[in-house]
Amino acid sequence: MKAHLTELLTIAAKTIVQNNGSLDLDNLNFTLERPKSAEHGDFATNLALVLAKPLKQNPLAIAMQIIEALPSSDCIAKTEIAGAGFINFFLNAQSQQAVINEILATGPNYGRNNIGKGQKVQVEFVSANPTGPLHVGHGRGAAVGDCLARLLYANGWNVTREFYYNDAGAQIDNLTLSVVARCKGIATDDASFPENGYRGEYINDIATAFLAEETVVADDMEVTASGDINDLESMRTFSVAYLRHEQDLDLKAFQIKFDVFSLESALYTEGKVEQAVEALVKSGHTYEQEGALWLKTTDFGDDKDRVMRKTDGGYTYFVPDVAYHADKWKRGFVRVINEQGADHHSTITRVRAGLQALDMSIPQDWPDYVLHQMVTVMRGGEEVKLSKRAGSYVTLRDLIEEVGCDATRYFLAARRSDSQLVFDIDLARAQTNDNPVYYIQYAHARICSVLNQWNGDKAALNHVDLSSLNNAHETVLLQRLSSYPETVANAATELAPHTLANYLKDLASDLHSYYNEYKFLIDDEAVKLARLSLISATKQVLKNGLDLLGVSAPEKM
RNA sequence: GCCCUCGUAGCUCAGUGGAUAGAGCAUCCCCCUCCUAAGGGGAGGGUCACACGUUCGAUUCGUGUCGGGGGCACCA
Repeated sequence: MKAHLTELLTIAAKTIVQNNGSLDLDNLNFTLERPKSAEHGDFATNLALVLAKPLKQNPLAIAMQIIEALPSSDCIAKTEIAGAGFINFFLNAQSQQAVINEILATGPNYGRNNIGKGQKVQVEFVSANPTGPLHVGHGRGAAVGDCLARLLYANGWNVTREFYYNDAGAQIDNLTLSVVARCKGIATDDASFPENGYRGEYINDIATAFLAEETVVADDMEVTASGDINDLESMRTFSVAYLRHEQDLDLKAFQIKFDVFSLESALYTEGKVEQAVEALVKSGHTYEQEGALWLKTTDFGDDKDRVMRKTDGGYTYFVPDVAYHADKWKRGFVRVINEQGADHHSTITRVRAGLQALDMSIPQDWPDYVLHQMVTVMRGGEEVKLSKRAGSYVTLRDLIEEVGCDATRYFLAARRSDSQLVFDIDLARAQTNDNPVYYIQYAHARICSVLNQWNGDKAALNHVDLSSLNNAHETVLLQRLSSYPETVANAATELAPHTLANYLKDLASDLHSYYNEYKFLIDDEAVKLARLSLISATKQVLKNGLDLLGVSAPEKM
């Protein structure tokens, strides 16, 4: 429909321009949008406003000429000029109602498209260090990342979800030393406890399990503790496996599944870090200074050069990161989206610089990044800072256990990721209309309830006379339903899952208003079937949208 | 000091180069003999942080100032 109207407008614009001398039409950036208010029709264009300047004419006069020159169309019931020179289009009722049949015919596929053309995209998210349970910040990354993955899939991309473990750095040493200290019975507030050690209760659990020579399984690995306090290597591998197992449980509770888990340690053992370093040296973008090896990241927009290999021979953290991303490129991902906390934003320039230095024909702005800001958790009007298990932060699992998976996912994905987020536990727990999750789910459940009470042939709803659907509530609902595919497409191209959450809230609101104003199970058979058909389509779109958020769509509440 | 990001109603947040800047909560007033009131309708509440610029038009874009957060190590 949008393409159809755009074509009509382009034809009209050409006619007008010919009447007014020559003008470059290709650079004309007019928009055709859905107006905020239903009073302004189904679509509105600013074409006349855009043409005003080059044609040196009053926008209103141009708008009249455009309407004059507009080819006739069966879909358009009315056009009007409004405001400063907008042209509003009102579709005829039949064109508006047609979306119902489209939704009922395509079902779960309504809203999907093939923009991605089956190309490979990787979404890397969570990527927590195996040094503790996942906290609420990881939860935000998990909710946003998983929703992005679902959105990209719905847009025709071939999606891989990946989790990267930094299991090889100094933080793992800290973890190991912390467990050693606990095995020896050193208290966390004792002076001899490692200064940068981890102090959560879970360290105790690891120490106890290690001494008991337990076995832990984490996705692809199985490790049995030696129980020997002096066996640092066993302590390290056991601790990492133990915490990866914990994080697996956290992810399971959040109903998130990854396709690939990558280990930083594997980049070393497989020689990929060395390969990357050699390639960088060969590229000529490195130099030795003061006993260290430097990468000239300033060649690629960084504000200072960065050390690659320290004087002690170890690599700085971004080197394996570059090797990792070079590997992603080799694996054929034309697009990679890294979802991470905003506190890591300084890595973006370095990773991209490193990839450019490798001279592998990687685009300058590859990979994409989606950064999320901090989450603060509130309960009873006060900030919650501590968790028993982790000590210094609120764990994801605590949150899920307290407010449920659906509410947690919704709240963490429903905000722009670059805004700081306040997670109100009381609100997320509320089983009232205050809570947007229940508000949306309730709309779905209400429809299910009506359809069940009707108890007719639901499949037949795809072939009913819809001509009675023309009151204000129905018009608004039809417009909302027909804009769902654009919402899905935009949320993916903008990498902004929260826009989908907002859409669903609006759709639920439209449904509740309608529900309150009209009855569906009425004697007039034709009107009844038409209305049931409309709410049935609404139910489908609510379900499709909630699926993309990873939130359930209950039939009863 | 430099860089990134945010600043919109009392609170939590949407939104946009254009039409009267929206929603929920909170406050106040209405609506169940009726398909789930986990709902609906209405009222009040705004210098879109501030200033200057670009534009026919700026809350949106640019520059600067102020404020919150983050980043600026041979830490990760």
